[in-house]
Amino acid sequence: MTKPEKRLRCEIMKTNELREAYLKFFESKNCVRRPSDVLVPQDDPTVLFTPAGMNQFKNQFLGIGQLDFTRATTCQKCLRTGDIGNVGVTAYHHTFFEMLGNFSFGDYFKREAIHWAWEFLTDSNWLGLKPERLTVTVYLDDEEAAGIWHNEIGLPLDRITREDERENFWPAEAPSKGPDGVCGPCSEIYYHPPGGGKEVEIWNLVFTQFNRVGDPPDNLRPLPKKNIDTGMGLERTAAVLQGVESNYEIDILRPLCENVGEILETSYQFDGKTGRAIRRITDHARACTFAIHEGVSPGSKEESYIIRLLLRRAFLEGYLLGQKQPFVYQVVPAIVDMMSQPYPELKQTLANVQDTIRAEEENFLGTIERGLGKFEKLVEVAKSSNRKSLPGKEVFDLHQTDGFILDLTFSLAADQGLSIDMEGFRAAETKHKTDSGKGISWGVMAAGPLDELQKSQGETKFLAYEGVTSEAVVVGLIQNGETVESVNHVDLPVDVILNQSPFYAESGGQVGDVGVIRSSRGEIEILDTQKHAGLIVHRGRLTSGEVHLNDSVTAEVDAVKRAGIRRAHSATHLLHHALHQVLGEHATQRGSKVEDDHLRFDFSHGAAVSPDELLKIEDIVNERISEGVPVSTNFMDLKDAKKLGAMALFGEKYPDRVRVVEMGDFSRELCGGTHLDNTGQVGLCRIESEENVAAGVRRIVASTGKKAIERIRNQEGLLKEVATQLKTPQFQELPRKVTQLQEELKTLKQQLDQFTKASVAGSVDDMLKNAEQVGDARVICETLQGVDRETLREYADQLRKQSGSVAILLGADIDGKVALLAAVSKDLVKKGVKAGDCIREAAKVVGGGGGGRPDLAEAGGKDTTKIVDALERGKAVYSEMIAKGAS
RNA sequence: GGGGACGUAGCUCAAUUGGGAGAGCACCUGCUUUGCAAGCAGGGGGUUGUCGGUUCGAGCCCGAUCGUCUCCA
Repeated sequence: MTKPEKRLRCEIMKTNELREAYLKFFESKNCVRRPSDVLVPQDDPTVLFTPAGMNQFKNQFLGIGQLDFTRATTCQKCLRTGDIGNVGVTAYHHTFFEMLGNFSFGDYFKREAIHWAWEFLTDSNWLGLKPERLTVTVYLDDEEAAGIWHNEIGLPLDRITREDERENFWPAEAPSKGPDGVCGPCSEIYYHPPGGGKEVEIWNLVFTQFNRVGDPPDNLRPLPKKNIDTGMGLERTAAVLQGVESNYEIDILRPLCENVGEILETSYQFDGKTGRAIRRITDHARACTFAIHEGVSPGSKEESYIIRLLLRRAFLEGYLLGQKQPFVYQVVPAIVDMMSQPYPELKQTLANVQDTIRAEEENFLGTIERGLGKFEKLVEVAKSSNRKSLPGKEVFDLHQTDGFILDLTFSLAADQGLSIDMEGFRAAETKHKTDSGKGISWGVMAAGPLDELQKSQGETKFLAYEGVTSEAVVVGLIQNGETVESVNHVDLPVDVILNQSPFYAESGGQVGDVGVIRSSRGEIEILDTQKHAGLIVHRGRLTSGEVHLNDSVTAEVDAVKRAGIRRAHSATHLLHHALHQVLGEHATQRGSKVEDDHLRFDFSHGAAVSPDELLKIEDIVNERISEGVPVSTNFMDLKDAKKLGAMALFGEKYPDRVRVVEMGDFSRELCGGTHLDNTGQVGLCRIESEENVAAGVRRIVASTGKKAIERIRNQEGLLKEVATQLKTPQFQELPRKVTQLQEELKTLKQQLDQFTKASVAGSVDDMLKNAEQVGDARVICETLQGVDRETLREYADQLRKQSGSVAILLGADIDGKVALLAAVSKDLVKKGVKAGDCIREAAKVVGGGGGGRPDLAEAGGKDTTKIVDALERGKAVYSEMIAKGAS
């Protein structure tokens, strides 16, 4: 048993020392020290970010999955945004924080959990906190916990408080409100600082001992194996040990606040005017650094959106303090420096994290600028109508369509001496929330039929590396979310679980296999394969006969598609290698999708990949293919693989034993996918496109093997078709031919235009001569042949130019429909002669409608035989209007 | 997953009720001038993202689709 050297009382424990001491202490209690889980859990659809230390052990708490150990201790990176409004305001709120935890899976229980917590907190070899500064809470009727605290620890009764299910149950209010599943009472430990400051909760011990089934009463059933889940806030406890009032004053956060202060050219004071803003920036920047390190870029979906929000809020705090340029990215080096002792890997992505943050800041500045125009219009309207506040509906509109965060609008409006109609804003917000759909509610920890199967049958034996077919036994059938004994309805979807399977379940970007499962009496077509807690789930539909539980079957993967997937997957590794060669080491994988001879690869890179670079990348990939180097796979310890320099993804969780895929001496990656034996089998790899997917992330789409060839053929086919149509059999002549045709077309259009004008000019004189004199004005009503609407306008223009006071109405038959156009010279318009009024009357005659401006109007109709009548009617209207205007 | 907005010249944007597709900047030519955003005159540049519908007529209205931005979960 190892203990840290006894510290002198006056020495203050550093945060890094606290983290280490905690893990060491629980190692001394035979807990296995596990690394922090990733911040963005891959296999947990119920959360966007890891919210607590126990998250990575959910399955163990449910009794699913094999265990190498029954006691564990961790320091877990966590991210929560529920209380984001309090960040920087209160002493203890963060979005990103670390949680120290110790866990028991059916091993030790309340007695040990309580005793050890007390020992760690008060023993002078560990934290050495004064016992009289600590109080605890327990759940109302948890006599067991209260007894241990009072009788065994010796805590006086007046320092043990009983709290209800809202405070001291996990999940909160679970007994009465649910959800169903694993739950239990908890006991919290509070520290009371000297000097009478507010007490702070530093440790929560959760005793998960029940399974909730339905509503009360009698809905809490004891679990056969009881668990312990405890969480101690690292930053809070460090603040206690360091005797400071706020988490933001501890040794790993205070320097960051000061750094932010320097960047904003103001000095950071805890109680200063800018203190709150700086703490927020510090917190959000820290959260974003970790998340982006793991590959989450700011975006508009899910966790990406949360990161965008955090980043924008951080930036906005600075913006409102007068910092109008990107600055949050400048905080990153100090953050990485502060956090690199426990998380040295942060250094490797520093540059990329900075680039990504900077890009997002610039992006947001653009958004602000765009919205500013709209905002100014709102201000103008409000001021001109003598209002003191901006309408809430409009402000919300600015928020939801232009990303103008309320704080920003608020501050800008205040500069103009305006407030915001908050009632209207809230109303619009509520409406938007209902419009965009109700939230999905999911159980925190409830086991489904798959989990039951996993418990009773264990994991599916995985045979995908060995081949594409195997004998197997049906151990589970699930239809409509329930286990069934057999399936016999052809075409209905069904999930099949086998004792062993050659099907590869979707993972690591590689799609699930498709194929068929056959028994002597039925057949199921498998359309997709997924993984669930060690089970391989074959998702398909019954195509014939029936299939029963315990049937012997042959599982057969579609070998042609599998071969295409192997080509695409090996090509993905070649592409990764080529990207490093051409763009640099920073161009690391951020995600991928590997399908049948088709692949999508996302990677870090700040700018668009130039066409030249793309060619180089494609060349390198195909060189490696033509070299035909062997591909080998080996299992080894994660530590050894990392020593060998195998490429791993940040934000990806790896088991202790990993599979390493090597190609020649140039590529070595941690990968569980199915690969070729030799790179030459890829055949051919063609890059199809390169695009931007998120800030700092580019995507390359490529095809391999048969699809690469298909694609080339298709494009060639298109070229041939175009060449035939253009009568230019030589492909290289095509661009010239197209240019030539375009110019010809342009010249012809211009010529036609000139001819039209000339011919119009020629007939205008005649039309003027035929004009009818009405008072001082002339009225011209004529039918034209073989003209279009454009030409009608040309006539009207020329007639108006060459005549003084004139009212014109022209009619023509265009494509079997009537087209009418009326025009009136300006002086007549002033006298009340309106083209629009005339044409509406005329249009009625030909069974149509129309309108326009007083000086020019257009109309149409259907009855071409009545054009002359329409013109007559128009002439009458004109005459009437002119007469009225003259009087 | 869902809601909202936008898409017009190389760029930034305008176009009243559905009625002639425009401005500024940039570009080209000519003249003037040769010192810090030069001036003047002239000119080129458009399938209004794409497809369909309504209408005599659609940049504008309706539907679909693609793309961009944005909000909610």
